[in-house]
Amino acid sequence: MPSPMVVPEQVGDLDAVKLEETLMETWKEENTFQQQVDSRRSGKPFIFLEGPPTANGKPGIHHVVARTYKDLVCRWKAMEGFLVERKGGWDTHGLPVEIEVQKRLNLMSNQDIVEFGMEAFNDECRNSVWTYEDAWRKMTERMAFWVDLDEPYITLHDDYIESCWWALSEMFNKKLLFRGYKVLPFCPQTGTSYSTHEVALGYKEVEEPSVYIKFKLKDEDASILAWTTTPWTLPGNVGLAVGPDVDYIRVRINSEPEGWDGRGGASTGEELILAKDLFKEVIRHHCDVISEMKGSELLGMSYEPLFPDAVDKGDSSTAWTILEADWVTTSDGTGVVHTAVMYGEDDYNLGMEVGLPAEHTVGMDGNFLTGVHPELDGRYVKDCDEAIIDLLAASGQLYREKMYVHDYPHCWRTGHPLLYYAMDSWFVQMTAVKDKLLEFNDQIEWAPENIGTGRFGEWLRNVKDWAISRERFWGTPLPVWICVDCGHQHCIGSKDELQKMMTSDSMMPRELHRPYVDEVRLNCPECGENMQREQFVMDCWFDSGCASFAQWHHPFDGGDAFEAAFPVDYICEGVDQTRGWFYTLLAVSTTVFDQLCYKRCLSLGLILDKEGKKMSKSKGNVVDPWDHFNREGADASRWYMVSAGAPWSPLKFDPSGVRETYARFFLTLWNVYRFHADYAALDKFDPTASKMDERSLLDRWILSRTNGVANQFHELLVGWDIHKAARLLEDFVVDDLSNWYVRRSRRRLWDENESSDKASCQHTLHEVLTIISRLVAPISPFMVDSIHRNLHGTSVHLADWPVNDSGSELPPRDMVLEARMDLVRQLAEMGRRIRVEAKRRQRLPCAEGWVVGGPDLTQMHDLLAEELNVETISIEEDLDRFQRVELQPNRKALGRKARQDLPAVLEALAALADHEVALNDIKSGRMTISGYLIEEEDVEVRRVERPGYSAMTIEIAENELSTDVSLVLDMSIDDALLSKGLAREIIRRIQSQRKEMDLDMEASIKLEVWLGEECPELVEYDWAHLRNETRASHATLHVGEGPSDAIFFDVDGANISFKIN
RNA sequence: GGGCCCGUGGCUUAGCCUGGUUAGAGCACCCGACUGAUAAUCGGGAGGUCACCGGUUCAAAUCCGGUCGGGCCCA
Repeated sequence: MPSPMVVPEQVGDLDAVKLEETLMETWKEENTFQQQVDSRRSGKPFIFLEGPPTANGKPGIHHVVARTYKDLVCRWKAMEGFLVERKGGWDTHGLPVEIEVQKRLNLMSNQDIVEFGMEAFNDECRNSVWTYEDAWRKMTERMAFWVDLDEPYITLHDDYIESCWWALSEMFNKKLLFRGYKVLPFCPQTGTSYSTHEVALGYKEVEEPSVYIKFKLKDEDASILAWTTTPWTLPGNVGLAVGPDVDYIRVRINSEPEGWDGRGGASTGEELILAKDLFKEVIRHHCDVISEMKGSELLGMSYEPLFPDAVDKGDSSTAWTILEADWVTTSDGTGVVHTAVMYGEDDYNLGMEVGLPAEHTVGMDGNFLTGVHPELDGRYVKDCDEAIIDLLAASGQLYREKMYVHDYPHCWRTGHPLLYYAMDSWFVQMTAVKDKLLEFNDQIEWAPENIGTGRFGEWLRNVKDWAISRERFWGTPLPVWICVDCGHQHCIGSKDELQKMMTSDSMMPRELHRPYVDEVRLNCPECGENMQREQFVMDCWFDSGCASFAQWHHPFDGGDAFEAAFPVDYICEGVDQTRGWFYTLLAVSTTVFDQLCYKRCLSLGLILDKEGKKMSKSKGNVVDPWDHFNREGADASRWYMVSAGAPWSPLKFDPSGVRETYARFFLTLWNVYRFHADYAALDKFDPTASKMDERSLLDRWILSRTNGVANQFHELLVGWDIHKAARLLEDFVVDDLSNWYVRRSRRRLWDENESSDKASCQHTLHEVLTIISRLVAPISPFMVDSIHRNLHGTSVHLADWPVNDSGSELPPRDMVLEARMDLVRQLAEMGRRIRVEAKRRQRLPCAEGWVVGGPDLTQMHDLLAEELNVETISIEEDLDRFQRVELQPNRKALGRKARQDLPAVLEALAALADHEVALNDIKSGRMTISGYLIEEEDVEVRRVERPGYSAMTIEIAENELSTDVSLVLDMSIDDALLSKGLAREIIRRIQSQRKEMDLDMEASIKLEVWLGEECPELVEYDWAHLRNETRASHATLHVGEGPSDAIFFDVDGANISFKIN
């Protein structure tokens, strides 16, 4: 790790917010982001594609989460040496933008917009898109998402639109684009169709007439019964759908019913067909069942049209026949579904499948078309329910009418019921490339995997043709022109082409938006007549689906930028984008390039509030990211979000979790750093000059652990287990580095003289902090940059990733040492527990301790002795001096052997009187229980301390075998120990007094101590130690009671007092 | 209605793929210790029908089926 000589500066208390804000300035001045990109120019590219947000909404915490995952992968890859360019993007078209403007300007209908002026309206839309751009910029900068917002791609730019046009023309040329119908909820009053989101706004419970209609079969003396809640669709009826496996019955009316409500009825002898399960609910007459049949037996039968003049049969062979549909159920109705092709989605799909005539009986104004029926022509459909029922009753085709209560969607603006209506629409024939989509999907690395196989794969297996046109104003105009004379269709793929084909009296549009583009006419290449544009805009998902190439203005501009950046390596968005952006990217790349679009996709879970509820403005549970940016900082916010759970799990955002992350991880790391930096500054530590002989065991241990953690961290990132990586590193910093290494090393740096040991500690901290800084940097980029700059003089974001194939960046690994240190730490914990159980004060030393069993820890005995306040630690080999043997059953082994007899065997084992003898029997193969030979592998041997000893035993794994290690402490007390303990008690009190007096760490004091009569003797050696520890330049020791202004306390009943000057 | 994900002490979670000691941790709480060691640390305590029901098995938090609840996407 070569670096110029940099002497760290002293650092003060942590003020995370100030630190981050200062660094933001530094990054801006240095242009650190650009430096990071530029420094990797020679590297292999790693392509990231930013999913463009819409700036007409305020950024929320969920955007911060998504941007954190985008950012951390990019930063990590850049540190690994890849060239990672990050172009920002803005999504600027679409219905939400229009609705926002419509609400503001109170424009209720498409007609209102036209009257307001399309040009003015689109200007409003264009402006509204940037309402929150500044908020987005500020958030992006504050959270340290490094992305180029100065040259972003913007979907409303002509260049971007031109690329979209090109893509669509490619599809057109491949004959993948066609005009058809799409059934949508439609409001005739406003002239608008609605998205599901808008439909959800307007559900109302209504009571409406529903009718059972008799459809007279042509070749049978019987009628088939169907049911509908929308009588106005009946003139459009062209088919009846039955379930092929549903049971139907044919019944004959044999007598009148007892009572009858409303119109309709049937005469004796009439025969009716309907689903068997619904017979009782529907039929009011007394009947004889004539026969039963499956739906499949009814298929193909013809029936008389209800309104013979309403629809022209054309060349359809299936009109007015019985058809098969697997979605027919017997949950309500008659098990026979009336099918009006233009007024229901299922109806339309079925109609296209079997070739029913697709003809409207209703106009866009919601009124019946002329020629449907003299009584209905020109009337608003919802006003015709009564008239239609009367007509059917009069012709004997009505069986029953019944009022029906249900939730039905209404226009959220006008309150009128929406009509499901087949709208003119342009489609991309995705069904033609389904196999390709599935093939490419298999090549994408999904995180989590189940998105690819599950949600996304499922969607692709059921792929439908993509309706890409919208009858709207603000969007990429559909570049399809149709000849007014011969009907020839042409799709424009560039501005040049537009210019070449336009009529001499047309002007090049000032921008590629409505209304300018609408005015352009083309010369028809077939007949020479004028061509007119189809007045649609495109689905805004088409825009963003083109992002991978349109961001470079491919194929018109950008040179090799596109070729080098396709397919992209990494995209990352919320799971709600599965059928959105994830799909449209693949849909476009498959149809245009016959390639996949992205190689890796991280699909993020939803952000919920801490109760697991969705965050929404109305619930008031939305978390404002700035609350945390301004309190715990962006580092802690980012780290919390990443470590709280797997990226793809829903994140319950708990504000106190951010606090906890700050206190536990960042504050700890800061204090470790401060500990190093302060002494390094004091000692003018030079990391380039080695003044140490050999690293201590403790140093080699933490370096080895650092190596292990770094490698593991890296592997976890590779496997997308980012949360596990973060937790690993956090635990390492808190437990290993701070609570063990630094705690055990404090005294080493207190030494004011130059020493090899001190140098070794400083070099070690320098190295470990460097590696940690670099590992943390992608996830939380601020504090570690401050650390890295102070240690090296350079930004951590320009540094190399510490883990690489050669492993050269990392200190050596020593597994044996790690295992032993781990054991020592366990022994230290055991020792503290032993003391608590034996009620022995921590400050009263023990004369001796023994380690029994396990590996040779001689080198660490001093460390352990200091930790446990024990005079000497030694090895004892005679286990039996402290312990006895106890056998525990190995259920896994015994279960395999004894199976159902296991309980009996366990009972017998538990009842063994002498485990020592039993163990010997087992070893020599002489132990049989219930006929099963008990072998060594069937039991686990435990060593339990004999009563009367203060000892504990743990089991450790060594060389794949388990062995027991015990710690035993000598609990006896003598004068020497009492003196030492007393000294420690006094030192502790004086130190805390010094702290209270806010004395400088180096300040000397004058000290007077009075020991009461009952006090144990304080020997000179311990007194000297006391003076030294408390920095007492002058000290006097008295026997007796101290003056009233001294500080008094007592130890085991002895009075002690002291005074500091 | 279909698809996918989730359900473990008050909260956040590990473990589940590959069944086997007393379900492990952190926060919060209580008791104690320790501290020139930071908003720290250590020991102990209390707190769990592992959503529910059934199945497989000698043995289920773990595997299978179902139910309920939550969430998302699509109808």
